[in-house]
Amino acid sequence: MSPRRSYDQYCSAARALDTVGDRWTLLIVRELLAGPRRYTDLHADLPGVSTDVLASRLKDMERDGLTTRRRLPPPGAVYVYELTRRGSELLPVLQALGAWGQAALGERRPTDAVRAHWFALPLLRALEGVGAGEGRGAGEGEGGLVEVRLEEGMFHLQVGAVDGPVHGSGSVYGDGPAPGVPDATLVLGTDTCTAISRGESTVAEAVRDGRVTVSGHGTLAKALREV
Amino acid sequence: MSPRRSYDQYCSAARALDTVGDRWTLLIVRELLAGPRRYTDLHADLPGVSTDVLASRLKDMERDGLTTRRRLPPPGAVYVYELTRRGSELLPVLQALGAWGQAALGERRPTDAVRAHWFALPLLRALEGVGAGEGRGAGEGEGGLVEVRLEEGMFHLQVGAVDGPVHGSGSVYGDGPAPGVPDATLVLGTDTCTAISRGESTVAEAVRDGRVTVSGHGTLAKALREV
DNA sequence: CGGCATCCGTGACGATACTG
DNA sequence: CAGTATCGTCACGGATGCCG
Repeated sequence: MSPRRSYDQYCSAARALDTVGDRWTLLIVRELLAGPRRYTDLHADLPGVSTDVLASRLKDMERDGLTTRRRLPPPGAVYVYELTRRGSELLPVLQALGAWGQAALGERRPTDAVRAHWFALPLLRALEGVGAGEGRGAGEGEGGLVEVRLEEGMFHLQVGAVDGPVHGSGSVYGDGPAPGVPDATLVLGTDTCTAISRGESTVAEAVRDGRVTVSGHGTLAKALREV
Repeated sequence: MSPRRSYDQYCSAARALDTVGDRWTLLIVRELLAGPRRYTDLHADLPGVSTDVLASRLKDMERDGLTTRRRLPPPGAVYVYELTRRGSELLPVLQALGAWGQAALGERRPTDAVRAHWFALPLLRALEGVGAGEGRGAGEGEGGLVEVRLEEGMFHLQVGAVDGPVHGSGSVYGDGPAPGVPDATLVLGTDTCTAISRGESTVAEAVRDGRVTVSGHGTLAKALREV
């Protein structure tokens, strides 16, 4: 039962909000865009959500076709939640929200939690803007697997996976090293990552300044070096 | 005060949800994208919202810089609410939500309310896809003022006003006839409008079938006739 | 009459404790 | 580890009243 209260409006935006308009739902999607996760991990990366609300949302989301619950093969037969394709198609919604909220991000408040993979969404947006600079029109830009290394940890992105997630589930980014040989590897500091997230700096600028070190042989790595 | 409960996460999407994640807020934005409106009109077009919640949201939104309250010049000196530029920049969020929710729109339920201008958002999306068919790359498509006539009433669209709203406030569509000579006029039935909103039919198809009649001399009108 | 403020019942939410 | 159970609080929806 999504919001037991539907807006009861014949409008696709209102229908979307009937499904994902509840508190925490879109943030759970943000977490699951990083790949399959366990209940406890979700609870740890969503500080403030109570256990019953998280359980309730996960049930609603499964019922609404956004997620599936799956038992990992033994050993360590635990349950993981992962997005369905339908669920991963919420990426543009989170991108639009992130783009709008970027202007209000400001400084980090002492009460604000941070996770390394929360930078994945803004970085993904920043990197998908790289190929769109010149001609090529509706062009794909340069896609590929990108590994990002921060002090706090690393994560990886699947650039250009807008509606064709690559590795199995609907994940377009994930914690930890890239599952394979990355087409590009980015090394940068938290402050630089923050500046890019806030839109104060572009990736190209940061590469030029040496605040981002690019390695790798993919077309995106080359494009980033050839500012 | 927006959701008195902030997510307290240093993430731009979470920040956006701190501001617009409350119940009804984004639907109020959808209404105000049609131009300045009075309290009573908002209440009439948002069936189900209680008076105090609507008043509270409007205060929060003004406080957060999404809307302004303005007194119309006499006679008829009433207060109207209108979007600030910041508020109108939520259009991409509503577009993304609408695009996603379109798959779940389905048939109209007996409990569903409908308003003619709720078709403006999906039609706007459909029309902005017209120019992107062929080359031209990041091209502007064909913009212009479009008047849409349904049985239930007419409304008008400002196609291509993504981040440059044209007439004064941040409205990108509005009730009633176009405020000026439209570059194109579309006449169509509710069922056709519904089919386009649900993504079952494109505008081009509907024009070809004769379910949409196009008049006007703008580039968009020509593009629609030259399927 | 339009534009809210007040009151009240219900349900959603957040924190903590507890269980298979 | 993965939730369920309990409980206090607050947000929401509906109705009604006030005030210009």
